[in-house]
Amino acid sequence: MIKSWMALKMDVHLENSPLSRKLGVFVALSQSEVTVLNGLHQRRRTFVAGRDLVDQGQSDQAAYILCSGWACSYKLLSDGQRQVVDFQIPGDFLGLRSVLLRVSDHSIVPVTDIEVTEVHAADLLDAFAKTPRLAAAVLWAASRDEAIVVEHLVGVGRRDAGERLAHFLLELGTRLTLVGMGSKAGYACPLSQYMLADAVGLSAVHVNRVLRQLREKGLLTFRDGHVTFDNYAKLIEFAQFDRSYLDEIGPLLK
Amino acid sequence: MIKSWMALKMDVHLENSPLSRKLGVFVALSQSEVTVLNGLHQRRRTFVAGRDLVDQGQSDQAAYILCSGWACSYKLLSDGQRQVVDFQIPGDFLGLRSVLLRVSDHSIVPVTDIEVTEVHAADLLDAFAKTPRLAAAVLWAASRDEAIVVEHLVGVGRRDAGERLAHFLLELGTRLTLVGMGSKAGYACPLSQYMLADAVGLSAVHVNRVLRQLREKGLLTFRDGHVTFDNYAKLIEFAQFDRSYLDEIGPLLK
DNA sequence: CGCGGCATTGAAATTACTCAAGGGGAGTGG
DNA sequence: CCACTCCCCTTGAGTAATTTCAATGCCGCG
Repeated sequence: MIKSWMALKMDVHLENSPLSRKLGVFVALSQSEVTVLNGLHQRRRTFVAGRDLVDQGQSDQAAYILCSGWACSYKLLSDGQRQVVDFQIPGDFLGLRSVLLRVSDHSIVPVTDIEVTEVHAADLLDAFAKTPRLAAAVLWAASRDEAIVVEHLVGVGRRDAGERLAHFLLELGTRLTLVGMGSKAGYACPLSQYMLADAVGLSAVHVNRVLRQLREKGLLTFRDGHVTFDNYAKLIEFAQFDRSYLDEIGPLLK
Repeated sequence: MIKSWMALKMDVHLENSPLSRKLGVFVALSQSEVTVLNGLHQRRRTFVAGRDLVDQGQSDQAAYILCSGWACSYKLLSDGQRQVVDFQIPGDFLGLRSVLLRVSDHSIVPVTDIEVTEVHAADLLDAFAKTPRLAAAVLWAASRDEAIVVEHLVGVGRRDAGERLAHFLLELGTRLTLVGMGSKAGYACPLSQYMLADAVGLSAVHVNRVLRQLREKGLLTFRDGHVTFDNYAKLIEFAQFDRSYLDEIGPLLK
């Protein structure tokens, strides 16, 4: 009897959508909560690489959960410079902040072709009313995203070019590993050196030089759409990488 | 009859705590919600300037609402460098992310002596269950905080020293004006040039030089604990300051 | 074949940092 | 009251990091 119930529960978890998998990390979700959650984002959409999904200043936007591919959140300055705020990988929210603040403070562009599921603001708010624990879970997810941005700020503000690039690529590797798309050996990375430059706040030329230095030091290789960690332990020490801000330490709400 | 009810409602709003004032911006709070909210943070505490409230890595921490004074959230690197993530002014949350992620990814130190009210994680989660709209409101507040960090990242990553400092001081001015502590003329600012340097990712020496340039250009004066906007319009243009990410455009949830 | 995007490298220019020194004010102890 | 210290602000000079400008090669694609 107990066994079959557990099997049922397992099944629920096995057929997890990217969203319930993400939120389940923070809050142990009941079956009914998973059902509400899955009802949230039925509509599946695809977008092609390079064409903006959301533009800075746009309002009344939906949020998305990224199912496959990479996306990029960035802000443009009026003189044409760009700062990449973060890259999103499968399982991440896209544009959650835009929905909550009603006006998007940033733009989002798919780095590769992507698949997403759409979440409407009204549905999300309804779901909060039905199952408050969901709200807590979303708040957790948002906090973790914020922790990533904060660590990014630290890198851009206080790490030199080498440490900064190494740290950034290590972080991406760790996040990808959590969703099964990377390992301590490396990962497939669709970013150009230009995008990388706009993320770490350096010029593309300098990124190129620093990547060469990292390669010559035997730390990592960035080439042909692939990041290879040539010496993971040494790299972590070099970049002073502490992954604790990325750790998903299990449900706080049982 | 109606009149007296409205007077009562007004009273409730007049005796707003910093927390209900903050959250009321995002969600129209009913009287009962305000009551729940005020029950959340009864305990008032004070801390002296310079002694850390929360340390990086610490767990099981309470969150706070800042009632008076300035605080500073920062991260330390192992080589002793510091990056200030943000300064908090009255009405801001302190350490909300620390509570949600259970382990603090940053430290918090009072810049001046401060008064706060304490919010315990468990109480906050209880309150979410009672009044889900509160959860939405807290999520909004967190999103706005994140928008501030994102804009900070843009400044550190892509603005030169002058624009960066100008933008940063303008942002603080706008936030202070929203809580009645500043104007287009300027504001009282308890920050040292060292703290400012750790916020904008420059050396203190360079901050000093750049502040002089801003003064000599007739844009702003930073002196004796006071920021004076010598030419607000010109300064905004110089810094390419767009305040929309700070705007509190009224309740989304009616 | 020509074109555009990306990667690579050199050289010069700029920005920001480090080191060093000195001044002023607030607090403290003699 | 004075000497002393500490913290913060200020300035100069030399150095290091990073950018800009410029040129070249590679590759995929129409």
